[in-house]
Amino acid sequence: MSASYDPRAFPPFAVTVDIVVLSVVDDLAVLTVRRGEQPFAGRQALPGGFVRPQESVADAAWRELAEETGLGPDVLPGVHLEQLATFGEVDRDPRMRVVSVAHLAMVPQRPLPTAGTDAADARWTPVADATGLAFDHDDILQVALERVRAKLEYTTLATSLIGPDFTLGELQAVYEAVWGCRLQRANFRRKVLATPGFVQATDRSRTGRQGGAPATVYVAGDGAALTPPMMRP
Amino acid sequence: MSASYDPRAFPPFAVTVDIVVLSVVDDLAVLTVRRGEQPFAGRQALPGGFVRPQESVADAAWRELAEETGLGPDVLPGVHLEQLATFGEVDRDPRMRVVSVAHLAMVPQRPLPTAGTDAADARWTPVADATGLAFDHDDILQVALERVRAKLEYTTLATSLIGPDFTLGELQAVYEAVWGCRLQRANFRRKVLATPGFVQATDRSRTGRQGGAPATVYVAGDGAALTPPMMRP
DNA sequence: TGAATAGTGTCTTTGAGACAATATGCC
DNA sequence: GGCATATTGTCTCAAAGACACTATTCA
Repeated sequence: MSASYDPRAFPPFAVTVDIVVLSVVDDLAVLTVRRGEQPFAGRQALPGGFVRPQESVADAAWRELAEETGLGPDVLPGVHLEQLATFGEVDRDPRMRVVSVAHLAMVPQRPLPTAGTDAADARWTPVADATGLAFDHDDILQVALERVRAKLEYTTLATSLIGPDFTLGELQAVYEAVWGCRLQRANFRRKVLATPGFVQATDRSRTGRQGGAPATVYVAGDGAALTPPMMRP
Repeated sequence: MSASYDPRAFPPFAVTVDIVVLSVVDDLAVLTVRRGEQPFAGRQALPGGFVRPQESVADAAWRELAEETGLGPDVLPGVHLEQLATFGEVDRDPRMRVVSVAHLAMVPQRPLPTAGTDAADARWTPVADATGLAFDHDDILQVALERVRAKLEYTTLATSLIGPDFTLGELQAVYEAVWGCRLQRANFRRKVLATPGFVQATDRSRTGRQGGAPATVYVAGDGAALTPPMMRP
């Protein structure tokens, strides 16, 4: 630490949180909001906001997630939210010095934008189309995508992108949407079912959109790790 | 983003970088500095300091690393430095609101503390003894240790903890020091040598401290990934 | 000579990749 | 019936785990 510690000696940094909220229905999609003011007015941006003086960075991320997604307190506790990385380039915001702590959230469904709330101008953008975002949010999104792709390899977090219940075919579709490649059914099933705590079978079955045999319905298990990992092809 | 963006509307956050500098000679050790002032005067702490207004967070980490380790510009470019996580609890510093971006550095040797510089009161502490650090630095260290243990599984970064050249026995000792367990020699050799770009053999050999056959000397290769990973037992 | 280390070989087991075969549903 | 999906089985191959054996150096 420096010898001087007078708060006034240090010009103010603003600290913000930005959140990459991901979900899968058909494609992998990210929640974006339309900016109404300069700079980058009219452009899409990641949801985020300032950390308040009496609020931890983690609390700020949860608050912004609740405000921007419109998710209620019933489903929020089951949402996965983790810190991603901090972006601290000097000129990343043209107005002042802003350091942003980026977060990654994985939600099990796509909540509908709710009129009259902050989420009113939020929308889901397929990640393939999410370019030209405001500030350095393109960079943040790329870091988030690499993180989630890697995490599906060694954790059971794919279950947090769908749900609350799902078939193994739907779970495989999540992997294929995130990784952008096809997987072999039989090997995927073998790996998932052999991993303790990944999924838990129910006594229900379900038939998909285009027919086919009814598939067993599963819910997420209580396991978190996937050892050995399931590697991307 | 909030509707108001007046810098004066936001109480000042201080932004710091703290660095977990790790190295291995016999044990895994972390560089700590003794605090001379309140709070936590006399306690050991991680090296760190304020991010300057015209300096990116990454630049601040490199500057602090250079100042605190005394490493010269000849070896610094070869040092591994990466962002670890950001610690933003409200009361982590009793004096004012400080958000710290923690970093992880892996240096190939233990540079000697240099009198007359910031590094004068720096010292290497075996990680097993590094408890009771100032602020939330115990937590930061634990996150760093888990990160480096995981990274040895799927990257070739172990070579950045020794060097510039080494035998396979010494490389194995790095893994054993970081993971805290013994590995089987034959299997370790097979994995390292089968991984493209992990190590590169030289035409030299070297004999260890307690005799034994002379071992081939290697240098780090140009590969970064280790696929499939080498799993901890 | 004995202890310690380096290097090589091999047997076994685990798990992933690829693919086939059968069953069950919707249209 | 035709198509799509689910479920199970099997063969093969790559890689890790465990362990044995030999060679070389220092004390």
